[in-house]
Amino acid sequence: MTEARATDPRYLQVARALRQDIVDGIYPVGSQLPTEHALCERFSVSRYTVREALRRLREDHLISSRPRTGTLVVPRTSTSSYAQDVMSIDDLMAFATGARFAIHANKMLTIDADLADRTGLPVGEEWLAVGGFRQVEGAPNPVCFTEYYINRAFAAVGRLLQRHHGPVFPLIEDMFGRSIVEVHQEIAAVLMRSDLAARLDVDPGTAALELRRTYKTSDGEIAQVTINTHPSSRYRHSMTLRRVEG
Amino acid sequence: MTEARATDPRYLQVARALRQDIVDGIYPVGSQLPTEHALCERFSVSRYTVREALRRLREDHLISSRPRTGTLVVPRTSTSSYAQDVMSIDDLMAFATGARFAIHANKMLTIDADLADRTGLPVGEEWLAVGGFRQVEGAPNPVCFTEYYINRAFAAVGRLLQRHHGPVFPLIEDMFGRSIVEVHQEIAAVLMRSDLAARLDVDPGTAALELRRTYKTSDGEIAQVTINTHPSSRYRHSMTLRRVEG
DNA sequence: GGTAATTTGTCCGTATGTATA
DNA sequence: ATATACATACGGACAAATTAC
Repeated sequence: MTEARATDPRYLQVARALRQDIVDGIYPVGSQLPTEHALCERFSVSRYTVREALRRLREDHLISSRPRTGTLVVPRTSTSSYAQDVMSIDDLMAFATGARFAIHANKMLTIDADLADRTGLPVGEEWLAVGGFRQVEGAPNPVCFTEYYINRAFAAVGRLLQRHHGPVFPLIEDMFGRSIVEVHQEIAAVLMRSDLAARLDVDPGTAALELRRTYKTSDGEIAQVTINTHPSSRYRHSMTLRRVEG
Repeated sequence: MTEARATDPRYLQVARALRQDIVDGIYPVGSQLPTEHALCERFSVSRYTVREALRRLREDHLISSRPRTGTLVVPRTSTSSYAQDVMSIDDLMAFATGARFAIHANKMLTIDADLADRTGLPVGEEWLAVGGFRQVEGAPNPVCFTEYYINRAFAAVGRLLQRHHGPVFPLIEDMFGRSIVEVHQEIAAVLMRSDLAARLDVDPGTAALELRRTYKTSDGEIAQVTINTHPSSRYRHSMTLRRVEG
């Protein structure tokens, strides 16, 4: 049960009791809740306490109060309007902060079948490819291997990457004035490639997390594709979704 | 404009004035706001009115109050102004739709050190554990192994799981009237456990994607933890983030 | 290191406003 | 017109715990 801890403030105890009554159908959806005055008497508390309790239930969208008409038990919102969730971009770039990027390769190349499969880009197109290991200050080994594939229209940012910290797409936005409006992310579990295993100092055949992000401009054009390969021992992808008003 | 309509309630006028002072730097980020008592005197209103005003500013994450230490002006989270990203809950539950859940185990258990590590729950607590394989119509093999760990306060939903399709947390919301307001998700790459490998019909030692989701109520209480283990060959985690106005 | 002042959180009783049924 | 019921508002009080002395 939802224990009613005696130590909890009164308004929480009242909120709990009313919540229970609502889910038990004592106050069915669509019905009026008793007036605040009546609830004061029932729980032997002041109007302040009742109103704090009702405020909690309102925040949970269990009830809806309107002046002079009373307080209504409302149906739970349907799944469609159910939830919009926000993820902070911090999560998206968390791994990048404070990490140094040691460039390993930086050249134009043509997408072949293998790369097309890994990046989702069309075979035959020319893209700027930049690869390197991401190093955290003080740590002995790189945290991940990163590949950037940058649309040739924005290839000029390639020269800036050496001195740049953090995510690359703001560079594109600054240099070309094109906004990145959509990021598509795919995460897969793979086995560590043997050539990377050595450089990352893990055993080949261990698990690795492969993150692929595709950055699209408002035109729907793909500006950049990034692939990060993390040894599973050093990385968990983490994010928090919070429900916002709908 | 933020016109101070004389008809507005006093607490809104106070909130507006304080908001203006904060953006004007009169109360810089990191500084203490005057005490509630001081604000009562400044605006010649009661403490009730000041507290209602501060409540509005808190809801906007402009300030943060802590008992006995006062009220602090907090920095606007870079994330909220920078980019907020929307992910539909469809993505979150996409995997579940159309899949049948074959329950394999359903019992109360005590969290031991190993489970604590895997779930993030405290050692020693009792949780309802439900495990099973998720099966898609027509496919020969299960798509993943799913473990639910459900707060004993909500363990009553366990009986409904047999006949239930789709995500579990709406059940909790309906039965107990508690909203899930936050979902934390962690994704890691692991090697397939041998006992699961047989049931999922993949080789042991292949890569697997482990998704852990923690569902929190508005009280900050953890209602449920879900762990999904997907063979890498059958699953990529995919989502799209769209930038919205800050 | 104990003590007093401070500050938010909680709670009460009371009163007025306001628009509806 | 009147009673109703939520919204707003005041003043007073104690609790708990951090902070300063």
